Amino acid sequence: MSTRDKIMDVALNMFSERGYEAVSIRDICGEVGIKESTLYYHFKNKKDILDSLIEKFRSHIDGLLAHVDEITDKPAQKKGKNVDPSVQIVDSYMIDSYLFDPFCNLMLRLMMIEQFHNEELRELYEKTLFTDPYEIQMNIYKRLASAGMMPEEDVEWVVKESHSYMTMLTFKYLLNGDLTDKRKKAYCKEVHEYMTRRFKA
Amino acid sequence: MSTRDKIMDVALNMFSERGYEAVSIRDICGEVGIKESTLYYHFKNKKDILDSLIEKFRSHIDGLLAHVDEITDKPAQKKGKNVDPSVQIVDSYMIDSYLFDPFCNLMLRLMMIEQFHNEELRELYEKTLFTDPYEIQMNIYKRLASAGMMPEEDVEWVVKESHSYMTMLTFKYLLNGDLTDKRKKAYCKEVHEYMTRRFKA
Amino acid sequence: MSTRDKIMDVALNMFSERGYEAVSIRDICGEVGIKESTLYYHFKNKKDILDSLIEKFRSHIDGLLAHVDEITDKPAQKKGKNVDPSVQIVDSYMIDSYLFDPFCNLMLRLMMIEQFHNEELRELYEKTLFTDPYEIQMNIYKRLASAGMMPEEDVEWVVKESHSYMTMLTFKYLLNGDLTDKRKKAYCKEVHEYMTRRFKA
Amino acid sequence: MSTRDKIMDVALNMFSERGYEAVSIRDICGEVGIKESTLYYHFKNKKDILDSLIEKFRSHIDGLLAHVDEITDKPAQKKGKNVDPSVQIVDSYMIDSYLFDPFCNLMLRLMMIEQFHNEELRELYEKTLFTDPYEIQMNIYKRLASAGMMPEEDVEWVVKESHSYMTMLTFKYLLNGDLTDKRKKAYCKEVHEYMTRRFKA
DNA sequence: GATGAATGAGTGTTCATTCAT
DNA sequence: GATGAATGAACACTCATTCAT
Repeated sequence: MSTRDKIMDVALNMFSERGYEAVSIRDICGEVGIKESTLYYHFKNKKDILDSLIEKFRSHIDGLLAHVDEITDKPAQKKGKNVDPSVQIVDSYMIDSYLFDPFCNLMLRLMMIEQFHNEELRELYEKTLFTDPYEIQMNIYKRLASAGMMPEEDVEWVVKESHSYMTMLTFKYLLNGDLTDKRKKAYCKEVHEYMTRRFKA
Repeated sequence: MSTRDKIMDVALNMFSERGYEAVSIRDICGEVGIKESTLYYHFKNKKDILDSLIEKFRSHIDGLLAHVDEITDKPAQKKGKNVDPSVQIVDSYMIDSYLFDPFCNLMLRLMMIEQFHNEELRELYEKTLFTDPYEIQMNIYKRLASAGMMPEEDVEWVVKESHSYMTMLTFKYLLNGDLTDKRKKAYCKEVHEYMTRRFKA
Repeated sequence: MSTRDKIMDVALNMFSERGYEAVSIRDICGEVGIKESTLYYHFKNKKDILDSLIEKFRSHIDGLLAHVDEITDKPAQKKGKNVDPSVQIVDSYMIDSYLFDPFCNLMLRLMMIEQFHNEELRELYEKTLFTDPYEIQMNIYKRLASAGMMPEEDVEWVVKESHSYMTMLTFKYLLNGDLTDKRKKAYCKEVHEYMTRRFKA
Repeated sequence: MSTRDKIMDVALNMFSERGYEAVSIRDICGEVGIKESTLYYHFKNKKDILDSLIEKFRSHIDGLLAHVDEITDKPAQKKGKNVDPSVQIVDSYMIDSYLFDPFCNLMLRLMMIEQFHNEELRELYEKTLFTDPYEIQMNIYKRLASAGMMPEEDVEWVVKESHSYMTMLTFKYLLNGDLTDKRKKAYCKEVHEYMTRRFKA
């Protein structure tokens, strides 16, 4: 791991816990094991670390979204009496590569903290936690409807409900305190309960 | 408004936007219009301001909860074909006196920011945003069920769904960027839509 | 004890331990149990407390010196084979009313600390620890010599030796750490040993 | 002279005159000619400056004591009718390298000021001004006695008297006001008078 | 006699940053 | 790639003091 990557890693860990301003260059360098002056070889200034993290996150989620589109673009299929599994596939993919992914999770926390006074991060926060997930779900369920697997008029509320449920669980378990295994399991359990109840009907 | 109150007011506004650490005593005093030394006549130190805010919030929500209990304790009644209105009464009370209340809303933002490195605030955050609202809703719907107004076995999921819906909307509209009238209205609209849909059935 | 006296008492205790500058008005008032503003009813400013202490000390030692002169002025007398006891009388008087006296002892400590940057206190320090005691002893022994109780030419060195001995013991035991009973006793023991040895010859 | 050394030098001069607490970081930096922030590159905090001075003093006097031991360990010799000169050698060495040495003299003053509220410095003060000098003298005179140059039973009182005399002179001339040439000369004169009188007999 | 409220100057210390090496 | 040395601005906080009540 390069020094630059180490700095970004340590910085994100600290920013996401204490907030950008409350973390000092000293703190970061102390943890990385370099002198403060060295950091300025790798980054223009403190803001540059944050910007690099944001940039990394943007391209990361762009990759995720592209991958999700790929899955979702395939036409829906009824397999026996089971509903098309793309819902679960996408959901579990988003959980593993997004909500549970250390980098993404810490970025979400950072955005949660900074959004109140940083419009750029506020927009990213709104997009990644509310707009995009809603749209993803909507695409999937619309496809299911157009494949005749559910009534067109149910789509809106099904999506709204499932999205609100997932969102609440995300805040409750994944963006609350440390991301421990215990919290991850509790999250998975509630998601599973919700899914079984919904698809039983 | 006493100097002490002005300090707390200004401090909360700043803390809830930029985080406790990122706000300086100078910032607060500049806004209040006093010298830094004067602040130390009213508060032992910076932490003391935060503690006083937390204390004020605790007693504030204690009052709210007591009031909600009072409303909820009355037996449920069917009025004509309408569902018992205590749901709406409590909901609108919580919205006005809690989510829309400037002091509470800012405290929620502060807790959202600080919870990642302050266990005391994390617990308060979890309690006030997840545990307490869930419990309040549960009490109401249980009462409705025991009054024969809904099947006992529906209670859990009705509560879970409505709670998750309200929680998501709170994060999406009330704890995201500034609390503008626009966001308040958007929040109200979505709450209303959800309610009509739910109680139409 | 009046508030003014309490302030002086507390101030001296603190000044003599930590030095004038290192003690704050807050420290003194905290210990006395008054508000800082109250202190300014009793003293013009911080310096005024120190000046009052010095003034009190000056008149205190003026009284001591007058009393010693009174004793010393009486003509020396041979009583049997014993040497005139005025030496011991004066010595023990000086020990009780000066070196062991809480007020004087603390003032000596204060002067010891402040003399390096306060010429007024430096002069008082030199006078009360070196000049005056030497002179007192000299007066006594001269009187003894003129009464034929010791050779005139021995006086100078007897005084020099006894004075240096007493001075060293004062610094070693009475102006070193807290003035505990243990240190007082060690001081008395060494004084006594010195005296017996000297007057045995 | 490195910046670090300059800081220690200036700090000692100021500490020994006004006491540790009464000297500000600003005072020191102003005199050294650096910004306050620069000082913190060289020292962890204010206390660290004091600790470094104490450490330097400790190793300094360790060197002195080792050197004195070296001289004292050689067997005493009668040279013609003169007394063994090791007394004078050691005395003059101690005067030059300890009492008159600017660093040591200022450290003694600092210890004199701080001993009343700093137990570490109190112990060092007692050791360097009372215990060690007494022991050094005792070693020398014991050696003289065992070389038959003075009666064994005289040793204790000879040492006590000479030590008390030297100590008193140290406080009177070398630890009183500025260490001027005038005071140094007065000190030397009185030491010389004492020595001639003592070794004449 | 005593206090509540305020202040300007000063305290020790940390901040992000620069630059020659 | 990395560091030693430096800096001006800011940090939380304390200082002695004032003054109306």
